[in-house]
Amino acid sequence: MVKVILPDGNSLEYTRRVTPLEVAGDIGKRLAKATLAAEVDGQLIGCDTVLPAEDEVRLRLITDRDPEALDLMRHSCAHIMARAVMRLFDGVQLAFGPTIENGFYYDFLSEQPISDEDFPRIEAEMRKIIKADEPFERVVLPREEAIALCRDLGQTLKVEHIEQGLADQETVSFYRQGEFVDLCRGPHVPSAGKLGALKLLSVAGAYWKGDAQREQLQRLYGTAWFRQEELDDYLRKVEEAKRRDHRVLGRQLELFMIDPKVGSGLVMWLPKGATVRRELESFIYGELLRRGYQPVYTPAIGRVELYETSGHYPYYKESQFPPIDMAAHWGEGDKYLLRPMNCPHHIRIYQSKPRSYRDLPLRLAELGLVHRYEQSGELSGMTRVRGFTQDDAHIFCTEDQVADEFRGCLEMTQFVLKTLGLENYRVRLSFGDRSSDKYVGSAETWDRAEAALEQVCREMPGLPEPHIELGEAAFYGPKADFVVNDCIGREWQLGTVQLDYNLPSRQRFALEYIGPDNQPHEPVMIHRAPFGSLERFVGMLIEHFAGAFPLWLAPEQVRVLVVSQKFEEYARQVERRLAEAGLRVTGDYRPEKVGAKIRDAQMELIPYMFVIGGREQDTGGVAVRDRLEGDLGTMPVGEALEKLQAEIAAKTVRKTA
RNA sequence: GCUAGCGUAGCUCAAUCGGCAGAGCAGCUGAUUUGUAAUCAGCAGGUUGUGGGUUCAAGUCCCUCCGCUAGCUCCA
Repeated sequence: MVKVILPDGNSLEYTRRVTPLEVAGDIGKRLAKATLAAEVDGQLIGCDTVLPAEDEVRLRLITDRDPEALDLMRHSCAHIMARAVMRLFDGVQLAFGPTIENGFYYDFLSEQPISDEDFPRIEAEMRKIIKADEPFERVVLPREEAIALCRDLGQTLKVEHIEQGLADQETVSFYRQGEFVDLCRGPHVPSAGKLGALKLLSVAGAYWKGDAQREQLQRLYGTAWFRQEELDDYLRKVEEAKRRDHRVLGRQLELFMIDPKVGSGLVMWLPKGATVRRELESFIYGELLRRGYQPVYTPAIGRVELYETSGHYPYYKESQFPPIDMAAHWGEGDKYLLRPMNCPHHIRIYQSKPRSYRDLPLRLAELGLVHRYEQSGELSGMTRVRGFTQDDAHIFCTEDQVADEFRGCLEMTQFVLKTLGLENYRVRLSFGDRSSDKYVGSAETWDRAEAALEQVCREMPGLPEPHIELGEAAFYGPKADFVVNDCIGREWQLGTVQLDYNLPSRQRFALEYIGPDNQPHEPVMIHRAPFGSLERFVGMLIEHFAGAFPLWLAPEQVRVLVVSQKFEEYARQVERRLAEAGLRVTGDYRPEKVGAKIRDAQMELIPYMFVIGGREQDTGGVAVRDRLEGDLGTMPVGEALEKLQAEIAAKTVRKTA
């Protein structure tokens, strides 16, 4: 006797062992049709898997309205895609085919290259399979038989996986779909006909088991949704992301450029982008001064010896520009490194004189230009570059001060993000793994620091609940990262606060301060950067605002334009008045139609247009046009000016289209 | 770095089987003097990323290098 208890409290009783599908059938035909899988004791199982032999079973039937269902269905899509590929290409070996956010992929080892030109016929084959609606059958085999089966099928990658990856399992499950058999934990939807609207998206390279030394596989990406509207929606969102691409907008709006002749990954800020940056810089300097930081300037290169002491050389040699060897060129002289980070310079400032506990915390800040030689395939617009500017600071403090300083860093980052309207973010605390020996510093120090960091985060008003990732810390100390969601939901890792027990240590720079006991002590160092890097941050901002910056950041804030050149003299007076008030203003006095001038200003995403014609000239006013709201009507110049100044002072962020 | 794809005017793109490199926008010149998202006309703009090869003939086919894109690997 088995009692099957449903989430709504109802139950059914059976004298035999049943499958979820049978249960669903007993409740109603429609439900049976909609049921894709089931959850028993928190575990997902397939529709045709018999329920466990227990007196009472809590069963939840899963239909396409449940969140788990999408994942399940996408995984089945991956199988169907693999089946289609096996039919169309010879000698294909299967690797893995998991689901991912928004879709699925499958990795293939194939002598024949698969390209996106093959997508139509793969999709057609998939449609054929879906139409045939054959069931997914679960087959469980003992290990040895499973290995033999994969060997027979010529699937040596799968053989390897069973032998190594699944070494501890006595039985291994397979799913059969017509002629297609694949090693898989499951579950799957009951049959191919249950798959929703899908589309293959791209083909890319990947490595077997993620190891660059192993076989290179071909990865086919696809997306799948239960309903066509959802697929269309998703594709629209992808298009939207493309429309906001900072590389495209950066060129259109003349914000920045990257010139292969100057070098890959080296960003040049054009006048308009430089204006955005300058505004951000002055904002950040204001905050630094308000919060007791002391800005410094240090050079972008340093002697190799400096980095030998810091441990950055030769440890990170592959990701650095190689040393400049003066001796090799001139017969004498030192070797210099383009600095990959600012800390050593700041440390030497700290060490330039004896420090007392009364000097601490010492907060040295700098917008420091650093260079790292990222792999060519990694470069991307402003977000992954070879030269970038960190809004960096290093805090030297006593252990007792760590919590307060850490709190101050979080507050500042929080404030900066809020000011820019980036309210949707999470905080990731990366802690050490005590069982590993890669970390410097004592376990007690780490315990204390991590407990303090966590407590500070939790006590911080307005800060989202941090989530802790063990073993993700840098070897030199735990850290907190801010992962920001932009307005279309993409994640960006930006600001970071990191504790450092390594550089101050005796093995490195041997930092000291004289304590109240008149004895030397080792300070703790905190690295922090609310933006991360100006390049990445502005790249993200471009996409977040789709190029339409808030007024205080806009490269051009007002465009004065005349209805006819007859009004040029008056308009130039207005323009001069705005410029003298500190606004970034330009005038459009071309003999074009108003519509054309408005269109141009609109395309350049200029926040305000002041239109001037006879009416305005006669009344001493301007017709204000808002980039988003359109015509706001005519008002006196003074009033319009005050309105804009208020918006700038408040750093208002308005919702963008 | 790896795999795949791509590289034509400042930008977006066209050029059939290998057969005279072309358009729109932007730019310049002229006309137009305009009331809230594109006035008209003309002109100019190119060693088809680089270097080599095949061919009577190469934007097109082959090789090299450079760069870009997607993904992988990486990100102190």
